[in-house]
Amino acid sequence: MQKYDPIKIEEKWQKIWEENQEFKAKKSAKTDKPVQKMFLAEMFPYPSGAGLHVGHVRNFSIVDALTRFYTQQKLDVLRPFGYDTFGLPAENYAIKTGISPEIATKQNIDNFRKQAKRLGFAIDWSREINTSDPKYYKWTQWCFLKLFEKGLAYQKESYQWWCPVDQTVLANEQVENGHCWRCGTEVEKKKMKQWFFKITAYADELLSEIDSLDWPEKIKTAQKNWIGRSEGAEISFEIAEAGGAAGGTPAARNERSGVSTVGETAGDRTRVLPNIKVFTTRPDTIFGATFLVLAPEHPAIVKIVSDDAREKVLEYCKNAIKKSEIERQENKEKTGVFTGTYAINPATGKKIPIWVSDYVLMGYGEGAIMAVPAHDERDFEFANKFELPVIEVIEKPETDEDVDAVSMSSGEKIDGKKICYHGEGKLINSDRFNGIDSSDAREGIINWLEEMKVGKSRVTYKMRDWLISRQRYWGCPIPIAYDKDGNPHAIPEDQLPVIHPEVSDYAPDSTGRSALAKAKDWLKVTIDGEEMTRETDTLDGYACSSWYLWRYVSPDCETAAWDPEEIKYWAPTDIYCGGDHAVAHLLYIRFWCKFFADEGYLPFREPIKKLLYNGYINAPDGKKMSKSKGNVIDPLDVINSGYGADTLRTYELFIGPYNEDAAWSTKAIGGVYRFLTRCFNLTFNPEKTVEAEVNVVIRNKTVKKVTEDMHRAGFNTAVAALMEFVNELYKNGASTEDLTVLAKLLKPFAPHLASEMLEELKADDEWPTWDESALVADTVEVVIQVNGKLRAKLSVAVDELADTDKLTEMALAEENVKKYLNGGEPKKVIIPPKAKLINIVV
RNA sequence: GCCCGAGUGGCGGAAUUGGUAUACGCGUUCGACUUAAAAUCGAAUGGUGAAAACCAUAUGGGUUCAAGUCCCAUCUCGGGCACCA
Repeated sequence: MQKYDPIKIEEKWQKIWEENQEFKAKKSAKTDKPVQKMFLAEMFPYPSGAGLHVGHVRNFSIVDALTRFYTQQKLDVLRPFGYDTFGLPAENYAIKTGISPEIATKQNIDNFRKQAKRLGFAIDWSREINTSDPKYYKWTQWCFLKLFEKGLAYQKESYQWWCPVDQTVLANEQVENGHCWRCGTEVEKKKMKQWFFKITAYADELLSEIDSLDWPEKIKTAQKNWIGRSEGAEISFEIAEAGGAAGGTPAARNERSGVSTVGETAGDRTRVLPNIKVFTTRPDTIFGATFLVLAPEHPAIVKIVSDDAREKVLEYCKNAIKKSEIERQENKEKTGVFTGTYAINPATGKKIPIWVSDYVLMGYGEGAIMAVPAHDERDFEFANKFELPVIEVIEKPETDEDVDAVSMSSGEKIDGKKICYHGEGKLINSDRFNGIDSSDAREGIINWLEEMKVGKSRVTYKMRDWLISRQRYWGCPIPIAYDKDGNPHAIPEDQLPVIHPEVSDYAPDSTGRSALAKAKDWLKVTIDGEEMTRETDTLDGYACSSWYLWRYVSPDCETAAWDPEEIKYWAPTDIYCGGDHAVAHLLYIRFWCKFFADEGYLPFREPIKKLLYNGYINAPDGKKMSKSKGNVIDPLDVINSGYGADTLRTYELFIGPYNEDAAWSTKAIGGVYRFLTRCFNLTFNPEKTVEAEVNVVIRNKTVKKVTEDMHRAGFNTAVAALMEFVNELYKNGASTEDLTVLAKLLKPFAPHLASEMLEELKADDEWPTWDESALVADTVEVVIQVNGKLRAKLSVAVDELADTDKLTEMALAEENVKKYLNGGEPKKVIIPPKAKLINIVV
């Protein structure tokens, strides 16, 4: 009696795989049949000091199961591995300990590699990449320069999210509910000159191609929401009057009495004033626009504000800009201030006041809106508070009264009519457009505004350009230098990579610049004979991961970021698996793909064909695992406790559907260990052997089930099918053929044990096929229903299945059926094809 | 507020095309082996009921010979976006 010893078996096979370089990607030389390639990858990990956690194991095990499945099917498989190593944890550690991030990173990588090998993953270890290796980031810098050459990497001074603890600027995607995604500190706004990638140039294509992707629906929706496309119009409002003449507080107070006082003739204009452009999705409501609102950051404010109002307005703007996003959101009450200046509504020719309020955002549209309080709840609220006029221009259809009564903001009424209706309806108070349905009027009104040269149709996006500057040391240095006038110049390609200088203190300097600024010699650089100063910002880590999938095809290439021949063969990535970065990373990598496709470097426009988005593994109590809660399960502990890697991997795939969160169960993993022990015993301690024919049905059924499950990533049900097969073999006894099939099907999940079994059985690991005709037994069970309820079961020979008359006769002869028929005739007998079921209607 | 996703035994979950609801695993109970325990093996296990049967897939309706699955409404939970004009 041999005992299943996973630790010993796993050690043996890991050594063999290492020596044979078993998983090295090979391009097949076969010419007789078209060989399919398969490029699989997980989202590469950030190698933390804590080592692999069970979440990594789940993620890697999914990719590993598929890697082995396709390898066993003799496809050309590429499954590389890498490390995403730039980032704050390593830098903070360096600041605290003085140990350089390179050294700490190297130690962490060594540990991760060792642990990944202990799990027996089928990784091509000759293709390991590390984003903080100069051989890698040389090409990250090259990518930056390509974008810079085309004007898609540019500098802009603007208000940016700033984390006061991490001392760095953050991208929109890295601000979660007004807090830093890393340290949780409340973020601030700071005006700085920053580098951006112009991702908005691809907004349309990023949006329109989403539907064609084989990605989970929730990721696609998240990306669509993020891009946030809105169709509407840009409308230009002329300034009616400069402050002094008719502005001031008393005039503003007069305005509150309503429509009657607006529409005075404009006073003398003493200055040339800019027009105010607004964006609206509802140009059909323009006749109801009774005031304009500018964002506090709007550059025109200082030019148009009246002298009387100037002090108050600038004070308001200053405070609003300083306020954090949280403070702005917490204060739900609308605030604002009148500029003392008026604009002309181009549709009505009437004078309307211009206000400033922080409910208008500078980053979207034009940073200015035309307020239509009758049909927009926010404008309505604002108008109520400051007693501004409300003009209804859309008549709510009476037919959908009930629906809209509910969606009304407050049920308040003016003149007995409900106000602030934001749906569609017939236009009123809209001059020549009266009577037209609002949805039909949009185009006509835009055309009319266009004829008057005051408006045009326009599309806007919520998505902003991608802020990539980071004031940190441990990132990819931006390959830029400034001349004495402060103009940016690309570091010439032959001077790449721009490598980190050695410093002794990794903390940012007092001005908020990264520690790179402390390396005085390094800062000096000569380009074309001119003395310049290097950029001290580094790139957002997401830049490094926006092209790594392509580096995998030729990780050692010294002449290009990726070898054109290799990329043509292997890319795009066929299956990509991860459980994070739904928007940021997966949007950025698509953006770079489209850019490099446009530049002729990539022969495809979407980088990832199929995306698998796996769920988290939570602690047994259902809560997130975290060091502070002390509920972390360490995968290496699980392995070393005697279960081994095969049990751990199989368990994590069996725990539930791969794309849903799951809670760790210390008990349930024992069931998987029992299952593997039974597989071992069937092979090494057989009690009886039987002919291959005995289990022919279940064997073929299992091959079919597992194969189909692998194609749809149904790992949990595939393991369940294998368990059923093993249970059956325990009952019936197993043939060599049964065991060979079992071992082959088991290999994607428990590769060490499966290899051990196949060696014993003297078999290769080629994926088995099933015989469809063998799936059908001689007799099948037919279910008899009366009025849809199960009343009896019949055993019917397969060749009699098609004989509906005979089946009906047999069914009606059943005692229990007779009981329900009560001597009468059935109204109807239904025998659906293929269903093995008869339904008798009485 | 808007947009996704999901609600099935004591628990994790299965049911892929409308056709036997609860596969597989955990747990529990009983039995075998053992001086005993563990391990292992076998059996049972949605609820009520002696049985026949009835009731069960968040709730209420509907379509259908037949609904976990399709349609309408409601509730709850999870996720994304959120003063985006």
